[in-house]
Amino acid sequence: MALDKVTSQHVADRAGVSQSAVSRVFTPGASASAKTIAKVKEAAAELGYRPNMMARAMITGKSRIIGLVVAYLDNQFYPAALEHLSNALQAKGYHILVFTAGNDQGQITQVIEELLDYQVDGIITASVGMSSNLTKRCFDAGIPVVMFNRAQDGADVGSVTSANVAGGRSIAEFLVSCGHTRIAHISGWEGSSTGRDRLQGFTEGLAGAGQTPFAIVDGMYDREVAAKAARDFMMQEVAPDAIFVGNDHMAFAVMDTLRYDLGLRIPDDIAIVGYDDVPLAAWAAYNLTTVRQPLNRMVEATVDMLLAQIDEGEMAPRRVEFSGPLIQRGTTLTPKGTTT
Amino acid sequence: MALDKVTSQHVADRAGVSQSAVSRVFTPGASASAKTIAKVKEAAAELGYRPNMMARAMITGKSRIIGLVVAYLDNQFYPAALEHLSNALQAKGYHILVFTAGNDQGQITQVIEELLDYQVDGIITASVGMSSNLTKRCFDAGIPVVMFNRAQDGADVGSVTSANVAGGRSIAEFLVSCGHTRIAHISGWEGSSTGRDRLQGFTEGLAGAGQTPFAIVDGMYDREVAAKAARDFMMQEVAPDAIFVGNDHMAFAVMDTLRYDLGLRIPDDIAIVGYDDVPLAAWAAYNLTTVRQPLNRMVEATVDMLLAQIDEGEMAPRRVEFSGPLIQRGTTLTPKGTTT
DNA sequence: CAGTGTTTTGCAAACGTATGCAAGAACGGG
DNA sequence: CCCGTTCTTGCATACGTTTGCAAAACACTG
Repeated sequence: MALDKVTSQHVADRAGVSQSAVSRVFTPGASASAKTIAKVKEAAAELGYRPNMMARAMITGKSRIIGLVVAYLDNQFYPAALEHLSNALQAKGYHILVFTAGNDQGQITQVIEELLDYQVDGIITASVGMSSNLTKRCFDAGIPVVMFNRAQDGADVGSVTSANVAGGRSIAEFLVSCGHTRIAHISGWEGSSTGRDRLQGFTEGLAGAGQTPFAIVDGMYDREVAAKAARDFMMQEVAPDAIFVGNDHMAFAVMDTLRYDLGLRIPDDIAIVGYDDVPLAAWAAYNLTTVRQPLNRMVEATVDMLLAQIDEGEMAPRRVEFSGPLIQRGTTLTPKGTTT
Repeated sequence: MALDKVTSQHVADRAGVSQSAVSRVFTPGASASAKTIAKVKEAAAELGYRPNMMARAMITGKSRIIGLVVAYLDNQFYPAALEHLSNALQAKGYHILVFTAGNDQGQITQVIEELLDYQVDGIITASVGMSSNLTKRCFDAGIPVVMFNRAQDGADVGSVTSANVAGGRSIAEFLVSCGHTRIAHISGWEGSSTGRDRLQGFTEGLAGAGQTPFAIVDGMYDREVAAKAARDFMMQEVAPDAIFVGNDHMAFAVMDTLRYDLGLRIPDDIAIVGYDDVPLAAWAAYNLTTVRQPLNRMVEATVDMLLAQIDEGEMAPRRVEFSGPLIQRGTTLTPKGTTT
């Protein structure tokens, strides 16, 4: 209980200047003479003064806090995104207030309300969808929203994703070129644009090669659901010879089931392709062929878009997409006509 | 740009009461007649009013924000902890402001300063150490700190960990009981209490069985470092027959190296034990024997301790430890004299 | 040195809420 | 019906900043 609260007034008294002078010294872009700056800085250092963000936030209306709404963190992609986002924003003087919410709209609404209470300067949603009436509320409140790794159809809200349709298509084409003829898909949750787009690209790609999907099941981005789907596939009389799994997280569960439950060899008995290229996909135990989502660029774009809307009031929501390469690893065969 | 800012004054006008009445309706534990409560609530609903946390924070001095300082999120243990912490705190009306910082004291100091700017009500550090002069600063500012999964020796700061010494010891005893005689240890970073305690328990446990460690190398909690250590072990003329790896995160890298780099079989050629029991440890690809850190109880204790200090001003820092069981899976042999 | 233009500075009014204080309303008991 | 007690309510102030405004200080130029 030493120095309970040291305010700009205290610093002002000690430095022999007015409180406003102190404020100006700590406000970037305000004018103060070299002499007062020196005096104030010295006094501030002696007293251990630091401007109170709350008070500053109240008057300026800017809290330098970004709300991040995230559903689950067990898919390695999201912690990685969180870490990068936090670092990028921290570098710009912003910080992340975390809200966890399941995917049902009730919880999300609740969470957004709380976010508005905190006067956040902007909102990033990762892996959760938003009803358009919710985006409208934020828009009305003048708070920019950027959806990370998900997009919304009719809504005017910014979004950053990878080129999921193209990715799904390239996976289909790749598997066909490997000689597969019975290609199944355990898709991402159909309630997510990401899952739908990958699925769409996948079927388009197969169609282009004169094939149709062997089977399609919604994996709900859930390990258990995906594993069960894989098991069901293989129990059928005629089983698929390749599975495109809607993200790496599910693909790992599928691989475990196929290998250790059913005793199958990958890729000899069946090929597996994932999506995301999370770090784990490169580990030797999985060594998963997958489409990379360019995390760095996606994070960068998200931050840029959000800050542009905050700083320059640019309220036209944009939708950006990055294409990512297919990373060929050990869970797929080598395409025909290729020499390695 | 519809309703830019709706304040308690607006609600007051519409409800025909004073601003203070509105405030009291929204302040738990304040007195207001049923009639005004009704009027105010109705007016508030119509206008979409919600109290401004910033203004509230400034006057009460409580922001209902908890700062979380975390080093890296690639070890699955920490995202899991973050998620649980966030949920637990959210349930109590608090929220988490995330700060990422490496493990060097300069960065940490910087980050704590920023935390103080935000008037956080409390601080949780996960996987980072704090110099005692830093804890003193927080103490002086009246801000409680709880260290999660790490402890500090002489400092008066609360901490929640698992019983790492006991855990290390039980691993040593277990490996001895399996018949191993050349037990090596790739330890957690020696700069962390967690790493040191596990190491200490491990050597004590071996000593109790009349053994000494085959070798000890600091793995720095880093996959590459751990993998290299494992390779070095196996290159020696006489190699260990079991390795206790300081956490699961490193253990996975070690397993990959042993299996896919060196072609060894686990546990036949060499046994592996980890620490943490992250979800990934239970996946079939690794199926890792490990000591469980009871995440739920640790999170609960952390939140309780922090809120006790915040609400009741209880400033006596406590240090709590939870013991966790050794989870026997497929990377170790069956102990002698045991029938399965 | 007067006159003009440019900085620097202090004053005071915000920002949106909580709360001590005193006055007013409601209420209950005799 | 009156008085004492408890509940409600409005007024005004405080929280720690930023910022418009006007006065003061300073810097140049001719």
